[in-house]
Amino acid sequence: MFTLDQARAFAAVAEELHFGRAAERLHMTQPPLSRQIQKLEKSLEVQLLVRHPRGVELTAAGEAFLDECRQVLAKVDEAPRRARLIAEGHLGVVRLGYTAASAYNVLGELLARIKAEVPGVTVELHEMVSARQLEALRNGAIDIGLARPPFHLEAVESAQLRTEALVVAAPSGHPLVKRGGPVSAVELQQEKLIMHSYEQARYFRDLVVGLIDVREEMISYTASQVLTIVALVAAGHGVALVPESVAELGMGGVVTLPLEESPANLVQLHAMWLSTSTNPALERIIPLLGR
Amino acid sequence: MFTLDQARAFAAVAEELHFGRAAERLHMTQPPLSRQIQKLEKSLEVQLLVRHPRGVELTAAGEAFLDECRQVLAKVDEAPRRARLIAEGHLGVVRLGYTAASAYNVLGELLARIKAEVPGVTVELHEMVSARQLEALRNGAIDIGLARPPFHLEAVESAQLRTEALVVAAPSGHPLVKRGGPVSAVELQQEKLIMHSYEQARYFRDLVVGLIDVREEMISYTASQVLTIVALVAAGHGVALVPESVAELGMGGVVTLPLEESPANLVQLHAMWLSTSTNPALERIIPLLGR
DNA sequence: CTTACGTCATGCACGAACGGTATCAAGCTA
DNA sequence: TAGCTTGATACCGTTCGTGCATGACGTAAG
Repeated sequence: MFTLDQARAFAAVAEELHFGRAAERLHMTQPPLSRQIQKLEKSLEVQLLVRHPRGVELTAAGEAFLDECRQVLAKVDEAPRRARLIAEGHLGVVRLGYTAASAYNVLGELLARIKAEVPGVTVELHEMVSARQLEALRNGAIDIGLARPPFHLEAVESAQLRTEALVVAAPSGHPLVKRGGPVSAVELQQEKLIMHSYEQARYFRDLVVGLIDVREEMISYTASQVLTIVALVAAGHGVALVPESVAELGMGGVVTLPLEESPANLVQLHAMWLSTSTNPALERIIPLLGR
Repeated sequence: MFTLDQARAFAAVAEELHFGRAAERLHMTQPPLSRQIQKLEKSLEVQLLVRHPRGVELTAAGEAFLDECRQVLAKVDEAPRRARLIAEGHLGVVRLGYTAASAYNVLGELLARIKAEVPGVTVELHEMVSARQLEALRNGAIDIGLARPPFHLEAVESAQLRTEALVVAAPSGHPLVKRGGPVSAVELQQEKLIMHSYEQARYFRDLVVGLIDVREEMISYTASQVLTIVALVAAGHGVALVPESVAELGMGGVVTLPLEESPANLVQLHAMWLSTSTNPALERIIPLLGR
């Protein structure tokens, strides 16, 4: 086996083809350099260079070994730099969980900001509902999640990314659309309703139930994904209450109308992460969350 | 900058996640190991692992650095082995020059034998006429050549690979072919002759001139490549004198007939190389030339 | 709460290895 | 043949890595 110093010494000699000049380049004197090369050749049991009265010449093995040395030395030079970049969060991977529906409008902007501010950080995208994000956060499968409250977990920190109102989504030809203007909760009592699933979309369901009096016979279908719900509205199966950002999706055949009873900040989207995280890249991402 | 010992030490600790066991694996005691890791972290200015009361844990930078260490160590382990193989000629490149025509029948067999005996040696093929092979040998562009004598160069060693007779190549429908049997030099006086070029195929031209009396008006065309000459014969432009191994090429439309005046060992093919060569792979090839 | 154990860090002393200076041997050049 | 240039060798001082003994700290058991 050989040492990196020997590799550097050999590379210098092989490039200068002259012990004296190589020693100068290495900031040392010629005799110890000669000894290092001898020791290297002895440990390899291979003659790397032939000494001539006028400088030295590489053997075939020496040529190949020089190549290997350069590769190793290049790697050794870069490794500390890489390690530093990773430690400072300028380089690395952040695994991000997001909910299909609500993240559509903030995710793109967030990714663009990360790309611009810390281009060395790769974001791994993992689509999952809020509950599964908490689970993934807990067992270390993701570093950060874009989800909706509540977050019942130790050491979870979060930042509110966006608030919006719930609006009424109705098919283009619907009477409420023709009439136009805000809709009241009472008016919806007459409508067929596409409802959020109790298990998979608990957050939205609770919001809807808090705003209007949902009777069992009003519900035409139940779905968990906002996109599915909007598609069912477009197909004429009823109306639904969805975040107003759904309008930005530009789904054909669906129109959104304000709901009188919904506060503007009813639906919340948070970023959440573990304060105990040891991923330095995450530290770089968190400051980019606020606006 | 760090040392290979530090890299090995870190790899052991990172894999064992325990200083004591890592030290044992490294055949050393724990205190100096701890110090080496500290020194490593200090030189990198990066914390690679976090010490817990029950063993240690890798940081993100530590994970990445472990990966780099493994790559470097693997390369460092293999480099000496490679160097040894190259020095012994079991691994390497031999640049081989060959003449297009005459090498066709020995080249394949030679390459097969090399592949079988020293599979680590790659043969680079360079097609060139004998004169250019000598030149290439002299300036180090090839290591060995398959050529025809004479070799006017210092320090050239050679081995005869094959001898053969010159034969008459004639178009299938030619009267000599219909008659069959050996042809005499006198008979050829009546024929149109495809002749070897004076500059590019001096060896063959001299042989032909030594066997038959070539008059200027007999020559229909002049060419340097045996393949070209045979093609001209096939096209009915005349007859030619070519090595008998041309028959093995199986060119359509051409028949070869013995020439009475040609000794069986008239045409010689040699392998030639510099005795001053420093290519160990060449030393492995040379013993394979005989037979 | 205290004690015992296990973990990694530190202090100290020894020895191997590295680098520097002085010098040598060999080969080419004038 | 004398002088220069090349790499190799001899000797010595210093550095650095290693092992032993011990310390600091946190956890687990009594």
